[in-house]
Amino acid sequence: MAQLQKSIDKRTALLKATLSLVNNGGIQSASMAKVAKIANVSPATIYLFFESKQDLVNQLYLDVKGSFAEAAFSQYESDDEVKKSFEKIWIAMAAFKLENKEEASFLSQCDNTPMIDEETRQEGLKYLTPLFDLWSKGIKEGIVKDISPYLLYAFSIYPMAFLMNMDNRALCPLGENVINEAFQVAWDSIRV
Amino acid sequence: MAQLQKSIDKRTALLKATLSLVNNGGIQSASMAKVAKIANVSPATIYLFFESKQDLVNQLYLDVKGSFAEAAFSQYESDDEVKKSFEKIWIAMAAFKLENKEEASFLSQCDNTPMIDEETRQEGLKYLTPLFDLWSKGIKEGIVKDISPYLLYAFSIYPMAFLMNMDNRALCPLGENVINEAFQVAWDSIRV
DNA sequence: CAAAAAAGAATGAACGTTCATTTATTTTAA
DNA sequence: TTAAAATAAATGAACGTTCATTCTTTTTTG
Repeated sequence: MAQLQKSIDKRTALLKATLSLVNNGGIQSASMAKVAKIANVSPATIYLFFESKQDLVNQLYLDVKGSFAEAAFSQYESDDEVKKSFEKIWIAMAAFKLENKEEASFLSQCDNTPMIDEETRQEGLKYLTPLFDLWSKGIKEGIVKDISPYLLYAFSIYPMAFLMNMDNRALCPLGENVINEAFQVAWDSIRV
Repeated sequence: MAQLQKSIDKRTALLKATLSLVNNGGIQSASMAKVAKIANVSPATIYLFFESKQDLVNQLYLDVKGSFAEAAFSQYESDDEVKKSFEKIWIAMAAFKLENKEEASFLSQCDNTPMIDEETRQEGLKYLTPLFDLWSKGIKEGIVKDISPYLLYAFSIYPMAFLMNMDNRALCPLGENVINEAFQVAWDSIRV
């Protein structure tokens, strides 16, 4: 039982080490040797938990995407209006990204590089189903533009990645007011 | 003279080889040996043109960003209305990305990974000055939202990267109608 | 024929991964 | 309950490759 916990801790430490290394120098700087050293473990031990470096990165992706989605939809209540629901989700996503900068930056690296398997990527997309359903509902009600969900995502959610990037580089600090402005822009882009 | 041309050709071949490799497997799969082989050149020859791999990637970034900007602003005429100018630029950007998929995908990898020097990144940003100036003008005229240019960029330009990514993966093919829908969304997001 | 350009071979370092052992824990037997 | 046996967990060293870069030699050119 304590043994199981120790295993979980070790896996967590390995994922955390990988996250940090990828963020600070890209996938190329996250070598198995460095990951092991940071997690205080032998390189060989990594292979007790992950079958390859690719598997390690894939699992990290699903892990992070999972906790992102959990945060995003934690406040979701199905009897809210569509706009209110969207606002709750959007703000929760922004909050997660601001509070978990490493996770956020890792996810945007994953979205734009070949570092994640296409299969794993698809798996990660499923986490966002509630949002797609909400948009469907909004379209039926005539308050969301009747266009592809990819367009809706591209213009209302994806921009967060850019803003977080600018925030990290201190080029556009994201205070509460900017976040609210940004939400307004997001909503204006998809509302009919 | 023919000598100079041969040098230029070789440099171009090296940049092109790097572009292709980075796109097909990320920066980690663009080794100097592979780049040399594809460009039909010895590894050592690369160092006659670029002082390091980092320099090679930086120069490629500026090169590609430069031709992107050139395409983006080629139709720009300063006596158009703000909305018309924005539309011309937006459509030209989209066209460039659709016609030069490798270049487009490379640029979005660069924007979200630490593979480019911060200094070089800043340099690349300068290419977009005409767009920032246009937004300034639009804000003064009261037809563009009076918010940070980073927000304007995030919601009206940055989404293209996502759409191109979806197009490349055949998840959301970008025909002319989708492009026009997308422009409408972009404009709705930033117009007052 | 001299000088510049390019080539290929060679460099040590670092890569992902595996291996033979050692260390720690659990089970068995007395 | 304890000592021995068996199993599981974890290790550091080492594998063959590949890395970015440099060095020496050959080829090309004016």
